[in-house]
Amino acid sequence: MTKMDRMTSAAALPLNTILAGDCVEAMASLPDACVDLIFADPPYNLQLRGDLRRPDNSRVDAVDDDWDRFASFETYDTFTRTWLREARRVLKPDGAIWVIGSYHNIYRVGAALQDEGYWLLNDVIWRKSNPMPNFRGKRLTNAHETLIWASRSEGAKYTFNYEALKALNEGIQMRSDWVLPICSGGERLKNADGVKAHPTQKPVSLLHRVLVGCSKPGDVVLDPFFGTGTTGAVAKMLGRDWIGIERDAGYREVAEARIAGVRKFDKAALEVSRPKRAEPRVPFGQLVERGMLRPGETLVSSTGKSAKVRADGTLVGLDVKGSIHQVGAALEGAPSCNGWTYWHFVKDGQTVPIDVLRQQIRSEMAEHG
Amino acid sequence: MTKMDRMTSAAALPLNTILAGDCVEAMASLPDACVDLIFADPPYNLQLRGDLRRPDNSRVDAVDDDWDRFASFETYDTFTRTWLREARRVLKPDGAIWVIGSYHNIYRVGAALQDEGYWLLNDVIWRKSNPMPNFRGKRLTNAHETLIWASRSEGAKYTFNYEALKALNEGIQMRSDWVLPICSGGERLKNADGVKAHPTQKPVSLLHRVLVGCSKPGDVVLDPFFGTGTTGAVAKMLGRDWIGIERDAGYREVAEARIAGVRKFDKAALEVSRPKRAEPRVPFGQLVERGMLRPGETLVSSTGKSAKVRADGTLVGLDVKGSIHQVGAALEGAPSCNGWTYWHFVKDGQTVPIDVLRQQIRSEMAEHG
DNA sequence: TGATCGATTGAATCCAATT
DNA sequence: CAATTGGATTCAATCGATC
Repeated sequence: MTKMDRMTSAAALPLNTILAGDCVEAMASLPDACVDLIFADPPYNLQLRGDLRRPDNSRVDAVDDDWDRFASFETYDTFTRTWLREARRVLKPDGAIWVIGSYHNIYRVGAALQDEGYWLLNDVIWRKSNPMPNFRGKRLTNAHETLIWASRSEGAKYTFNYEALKALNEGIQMRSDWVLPICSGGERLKNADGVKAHPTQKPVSLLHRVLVGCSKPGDVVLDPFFGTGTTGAVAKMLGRDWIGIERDAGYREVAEARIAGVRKFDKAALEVSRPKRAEPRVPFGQLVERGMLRPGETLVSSTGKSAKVRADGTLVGLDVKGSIHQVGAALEGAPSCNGWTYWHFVKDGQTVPIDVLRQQIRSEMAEHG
Repeated sequence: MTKMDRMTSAAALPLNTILAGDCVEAMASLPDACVDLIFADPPYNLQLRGDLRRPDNSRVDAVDDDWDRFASFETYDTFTRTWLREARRVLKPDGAIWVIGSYHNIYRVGAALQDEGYWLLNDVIWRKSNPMPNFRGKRLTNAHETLIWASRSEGAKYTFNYEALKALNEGIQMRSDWVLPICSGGERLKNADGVKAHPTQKPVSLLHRVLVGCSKPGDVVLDPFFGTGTTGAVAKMLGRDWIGIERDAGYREVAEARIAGVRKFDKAALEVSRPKRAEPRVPFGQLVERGMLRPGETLVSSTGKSAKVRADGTLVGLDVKGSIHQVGAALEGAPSCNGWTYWHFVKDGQTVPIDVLRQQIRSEMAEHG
């Protein structure tokens, strides 16, 4: 492709605009091989049943929008394969795609990507620092979402800015798990009535990392499920061109206004992408899981008390069960107790505070990022 | 099922042994619905990559390429669906399965699980604290693996020891991302020549968390890809029965020796924190019958509501009569209410939750057997 | 002005025993 | 079987009001 060709075809593209309508039809209006990167946040097909309430009886505002309802897995698969095929057509040969999802849909999406000829490069885990808990205690807290990064084809020369991501990660190679907060506070777009404008707005920090790592200034970034336009906003900040597709007029309106207010290379917005580092909390249970202490092993205190370790990381002493802190406090008749310094294990005839084991884990974590 | 039946069928099971051979054939020798939990670490099908690899310099016929690709994934899918179907047959109706994989195969596995009728409960990220770096700097450090937890069917009453996992995590609800080190050091099994015995040995800590959280002492745990037997070793420690299937004689030998050297934790250590639901139900009427509360006495809530106790153990408030729960819910305009924590009685000028009285009765019941 | 407390909220496949 | 009833269940962050 000559330079002249590229300019001509670029001029024909609806750059930095939001196309109205269904994503497959809108993509069909684009020429072959015109896009460098696609970021897609398709419906998750959550299949929610009744309502859910928090322990305080307040109701959880569920994602029950029409756009997230599919009749069956088969229907969802057809939808997925159709838009993935069209997306692949508009991708340049060395282009790549990111798709985000949860366990409800991501396995359908991942298999479809492979079947359609994409080549998986990594999957990335967005570990939410502040997820919604599991209110009924029936499952694990759903604390992450999954992103799949794939090139158009095997052997494609996809863009990967290794050094930039390493720099973003304080000089350490970027890993496949990203700890980022959910979109809330001032970043969360709200309608005039104060209600959130979109039920599933993605954080700027997430898109920032994707676009810094996998696109270049001047690249064309397509988002076929544009919503309130986080992809467009970040693309503009970073000096990339973007094309959005969104069928809901309300979302389009919010996105237009939002992006109009974005300035290129807004320093304040870039700051969002740096996660805070705090002293990691180490649950006592990890010492048991890792075999540093055995269930049934006896811990002792310097005051002569003792208790036994259980498989779930609780202790059982004389008439008391609970955490290392609770049992220590109970045995001493104290209101509180720091179990880490109170309890000791016996090694080679010597008593050693269990805090030593916690320090071991912490230094491992520090070494390995 | 009578006790005799259960003993007979249990006696017929090859408990705590490793079956030699292909996992589908070996599972076929087991009866229907005989297993409580399955942990599976299937092959990642690395030959799939080789099949798909094409020279980059010359154009490969597109149709030929697509057909070849389809055939390769189809082979893996057939393998996956076959063993998942057989696994589902041997699972008890309320049984569950865990499968671990990487991005190469987990999307095939997850879609197959859904298609075969399993019901996804969570996906879990094993976040490796010490992964192998990406030496060439061409992708992100692949720092995690994915586990899928699914029940045999939608609506199954799967085992989930919520309190035990919460205890393992020092009192905070367990999340879907687990930070654990890879299997190395003394835990890593080695042959006589010092070479690692198995390329992908899973850490004890990972299986510990799965089995503590999703099985009970005495449960039967099946691992159809047993390898060097981490599942069996942890099952034995935790007082669960296990069945392994492995076709490689060398791995079987290593696993046998390893498990023989494992000690079961003592019984007290295996008990985990019990859920409140498991405690005996106490009708509110008993508090009245026993004279702990008198008919006509007034109960109050922290929100300022009040109601009077009646002789039959119901309450009467402003325009409402019924159980402690019903009256509480009605007065608050809430869909439900836990009357035990909502209502308080007044003693010496202090308000005390009526749940204290229930606890008195429960501890009496425990004392007297 | 800073600290503290309470209310609110987020992609959620979220109950179990008894009648 | 369905219908009813008992009663168990939450973490991090933001925002605003109060001290």
